[in-house]
Amino acid sequence: MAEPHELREKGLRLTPQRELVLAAVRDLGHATPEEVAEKVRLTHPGINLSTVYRNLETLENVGLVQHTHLGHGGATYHAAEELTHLHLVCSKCGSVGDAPIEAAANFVQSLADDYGFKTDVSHFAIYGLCENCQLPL
Amino acid sequence: MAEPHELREKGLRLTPQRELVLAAVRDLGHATPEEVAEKVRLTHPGINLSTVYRNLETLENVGLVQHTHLGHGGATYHAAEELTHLHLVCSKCGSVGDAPIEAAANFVQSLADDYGFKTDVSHFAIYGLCENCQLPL
DNA sequence: AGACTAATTGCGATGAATTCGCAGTTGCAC
DNA sequence: GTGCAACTGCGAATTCATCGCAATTAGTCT
Ligand SMILES: [Mn+2]
Ligand SMILES: [Mn+2]
Ligand SMILES: [Zn+2]
Ligand SMILES: [Zn+2]
Repeated sequence: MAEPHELREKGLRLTPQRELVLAAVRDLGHATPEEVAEKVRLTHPGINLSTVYRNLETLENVGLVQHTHLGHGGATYHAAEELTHLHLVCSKCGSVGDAPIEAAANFVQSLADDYGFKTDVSHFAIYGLCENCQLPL
Repeated sequence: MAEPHELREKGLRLTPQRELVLAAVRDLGHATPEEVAEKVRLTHPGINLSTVYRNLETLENVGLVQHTHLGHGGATYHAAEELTHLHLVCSKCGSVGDAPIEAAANFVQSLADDYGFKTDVSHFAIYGLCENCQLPL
């Protein structure tokens, strides 16, 4: 009675590529599909970029990973269990700071109360200037 | 002593294309570069898409327009003077609602106090579910 | 274990969005 | 009016993501 693998539990086939993509997302914290592919290639050099894209989508469909938008370009991926923070992205230096999601609790609540809008604060980054970049030069 | 045109005041050359791009952004409210080009072509059919891109960038550099990210894809442009609202984007139906920027004032203040982060709440949309899409089906 | 079937993969082609290089044109300072 | 740098049109190039398809493979059922 071996425990079923977490991917099997979600109804997904267990392929080395899929496991490696999930492991890479978990290891990397935030990662673009390119970065995930690079990481996976350390142990599985032949993996194709489209396989990475397809697995990220599949893993997102079953709730194991999620994407966010940290910058002007493409998405970055997180392990779902780790997506419990806000991203504070600096428009000048590009740094990505974290803040607990509770920092937005009142804001989220007031959007719900006043506009009936149920906010997902993690999907887009919070954009602005980090502390360093506000300093006079 | 004619008043200098607003574009000249910013140190920009006054070309028909540039004026039309700015006018289109102002007329359209939110617009993608494609949409701006379409609008401009109503009166200036020959305008090239790369000219639109270049002018949007130039106009943004002098502060007359600004871009925001409303969805997973590319940017949309606003006249700068009009960018005084939040965008509430529904992940399900795609609707874009507005909310006054003051709705985020407390949130912005607390990010400044607690993290030294100076937030630009309009650059990314606020993502979530609109009132309609929360209704049970 | 062996066979079957549908899901998954690799790969190259394709598509969409944006940027670039350059030759020709044009705004504007003189 | 002249001259020059800024700007434009145009086609090519980039970048990022998706697609089609034939070959492979995971999981199921004898
Ligand atoms: Mn942006
Ligand atoms: Mn998204
Ligand atoms: Zn910074
Ligand atoms: Zn909706």
